[in-house]
Amino acid sequence: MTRFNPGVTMGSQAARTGREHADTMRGPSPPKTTRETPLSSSASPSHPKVGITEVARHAGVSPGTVSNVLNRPERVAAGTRQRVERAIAELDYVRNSSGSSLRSGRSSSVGLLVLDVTNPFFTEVSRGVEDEAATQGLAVVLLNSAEARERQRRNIRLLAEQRAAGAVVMPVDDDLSDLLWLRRQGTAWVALDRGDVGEDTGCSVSVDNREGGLIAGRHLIGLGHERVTFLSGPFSIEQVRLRHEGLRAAFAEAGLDPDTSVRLVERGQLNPGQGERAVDEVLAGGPRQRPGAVLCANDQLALGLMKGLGRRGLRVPDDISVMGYDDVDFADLIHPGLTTIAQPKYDLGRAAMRLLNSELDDPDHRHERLLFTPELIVRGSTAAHRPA
Amino acid sequence: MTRFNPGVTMGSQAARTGREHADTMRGPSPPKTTRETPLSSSASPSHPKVGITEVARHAGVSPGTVSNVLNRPERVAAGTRQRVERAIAELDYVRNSSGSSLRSGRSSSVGLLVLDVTNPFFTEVSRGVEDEAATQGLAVVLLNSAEARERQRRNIRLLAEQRAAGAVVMPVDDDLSDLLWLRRQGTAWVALDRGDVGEDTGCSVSVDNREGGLIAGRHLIGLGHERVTFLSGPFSIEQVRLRHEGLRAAFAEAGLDPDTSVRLVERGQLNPGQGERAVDEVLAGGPRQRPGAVLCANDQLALGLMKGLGRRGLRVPDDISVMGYDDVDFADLIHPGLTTIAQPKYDLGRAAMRLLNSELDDPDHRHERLLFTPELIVRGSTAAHRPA
DNA sequence: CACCGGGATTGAAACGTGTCAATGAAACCG
DNA sequence: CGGTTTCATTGACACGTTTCAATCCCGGTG
Repeated sequence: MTRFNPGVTMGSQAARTGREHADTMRGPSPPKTTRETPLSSSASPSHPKVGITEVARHAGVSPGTVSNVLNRPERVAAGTRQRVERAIAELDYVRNSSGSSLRSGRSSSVGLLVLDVTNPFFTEVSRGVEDEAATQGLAVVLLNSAEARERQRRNIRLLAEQRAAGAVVMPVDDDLSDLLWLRRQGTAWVALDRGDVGEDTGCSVSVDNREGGLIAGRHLIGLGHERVTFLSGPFSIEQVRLRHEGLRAAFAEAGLDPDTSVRLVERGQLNPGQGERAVDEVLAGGPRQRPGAVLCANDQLALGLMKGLGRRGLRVPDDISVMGYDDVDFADLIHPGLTTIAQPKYDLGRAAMRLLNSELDDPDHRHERLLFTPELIVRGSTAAHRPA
Repeated sequence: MTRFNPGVTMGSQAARTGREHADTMRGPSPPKTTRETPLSSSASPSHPKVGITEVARHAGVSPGTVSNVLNRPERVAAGTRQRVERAIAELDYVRNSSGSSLRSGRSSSVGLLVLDVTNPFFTEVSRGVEDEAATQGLAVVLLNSAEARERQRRNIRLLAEQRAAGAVVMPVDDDLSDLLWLRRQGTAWVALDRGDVGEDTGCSVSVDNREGGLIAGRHLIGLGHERVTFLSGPFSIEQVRLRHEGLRAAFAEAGLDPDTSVRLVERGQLNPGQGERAVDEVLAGGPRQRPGAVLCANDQLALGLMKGLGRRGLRVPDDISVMGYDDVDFADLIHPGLTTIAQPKYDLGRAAMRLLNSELDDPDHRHERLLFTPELIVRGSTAAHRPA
């Protein structure tokens, strides 16, 4: 394990990040390091083109039989099957999925179209989807919309071009027209965490977001808070709307006027940076007006907000209570632990994929709507209201 | 926005998560909700099969011309091009990438084979890769190895079957044989954060991990710590080994004996859970033996460790200093802020993809090795040593 | 011995695209 | 005006697979 001459050859135009790391690169380019055989694979030349036909020849059977061994092994006699399998191994044959899906009209991979890969919530969901897809031998390709309509559109296009078997989708907003187009193209999908797709549109799996807002509200009211702020993401996202609605419902239920009790602060995205920047608006109006508690649309927002509050010298939960939503991993790892609303993330993904499978296999499939129930997780970030 | 009858039909065998959420589902299945047209696309029947030939007919040209419009628009006269483009729009033609890559022998998507989607470090890297790939009109499919050799193998297989144009890869361990096989199959790749791939093997982009360990060590030594623990991930991962090595080198440099100054605690994975569970071992030997500072192989580990220390009633940095590695988003968001070693994540991904592009386009490409330099970020989690 | 049935295997025809040599048309030159 | 070059377009074929009707083989039955 020797140290080698660092061959840095990229100009600093490489940097396009938000944060600046451009200067972390080593100085100007030293001459390129070593030379190298062009590209021809070095070790074993590995038979350049082995197709199903080459395998067939080598095993003394017809291409059709090889195809059967690959796809319906039960239909081929044990003897020939073994012969073919040996040929496959010897030639190191690897199936060409382009040919396969060209002929069959559909590929064997499903898309997972996610709102934001950065959010740990989605990574958990994706585990569920992958596990269930593996069951059916389907490959999952993860596509990232980055909360941007245009990127979602590009990804949907990609799925159509690839003739994906299906997709699990978290739509960026209420406009489902691109998704409807995708379905007309013959690619089925299941909506995740978006309960408002009509049942004539497709299956959906979601968690009862209104209920989540409701139990969050009850928790805060139980602690004596009568003045809370909802730190919201974009209202174009259904989940956000419903959580807000549930929160207000909790106050109504307690005989308090939602309009005066819950204030709304809306941000454009659901990430920590937005949460941190929201702190001014949340605290606006001075200590007298300051809310006793903040329910965030998202753990990510909550995390950022807590950071911002710390900067301001405010202590959670002593000076102000903070709640998140999602119960991502780190909610339990920060200090104080984040009180939040848990969603069955893994099961969510798994259920969605299962529904998709049913739609793909079952010829007389009926669209379904699955609704999970959220759960309150109390940790250290919320405490009883202490009147100033 | 009406509320609907929740149609939960999954058995509780759905639950296979670590944490239990099985009981968060609504009670037993009520009868399925509404009925639904079978599957035939409802609204516009959308011409069932439009291919390049159908477009050609509609535009009064030959299929070859349509193909040219799609792939080398400059070679076709403006007039006909417009005619074809209109036909494409009118017929709502969408290209079939199976046919395309079957014919051309190579698909136009690249794989991004990641160690662990859960780790925010990788999600940042992936942004860089995606942005650079978009430049060349390449689609990125994200594949997750979950730090498991077998999953990596499956994913590599998948890339080969799909005749991916290339891949950006973070190998799970030192055994590169599967990757060499992939290259023999004709799929090029660039290794990310793994500097030890021979130059006859492929390009690599990495951050100087030994240097990172070194500056981390200097920082701690500068604070007066002479007894530190390295909370390590699996030593099969090169980055981990080098960071450890660098840390020891810092002590040697300061005239201290690394063997007595730095203790090693090794864990099987690089996630917060492992960090939290490592707390016993880190503190082993009682307060007298307790290290003044811990350098973690990873921010994730550090996060978990801090959590565990908190449980134990120890305060960071008063009782013990903690350092991470990576500078992921949350390092700046938790309290106290995590002192850590920053890597140019976005640029890393971008550089890797750029190298891959060069290998794909440039016929006489020479493998290259890019080495970025890490940077110390001091936050609140480290403080001067206070002798007990 | 002729016939039948059924399982195993074959052969050829698609699937939608990219490529390339060949063709046609138009522009240019002397 | 004939000859040559350039440019735009064409047609047909190949890519690797799946599918399905047709064929073959073999043992059992009347």
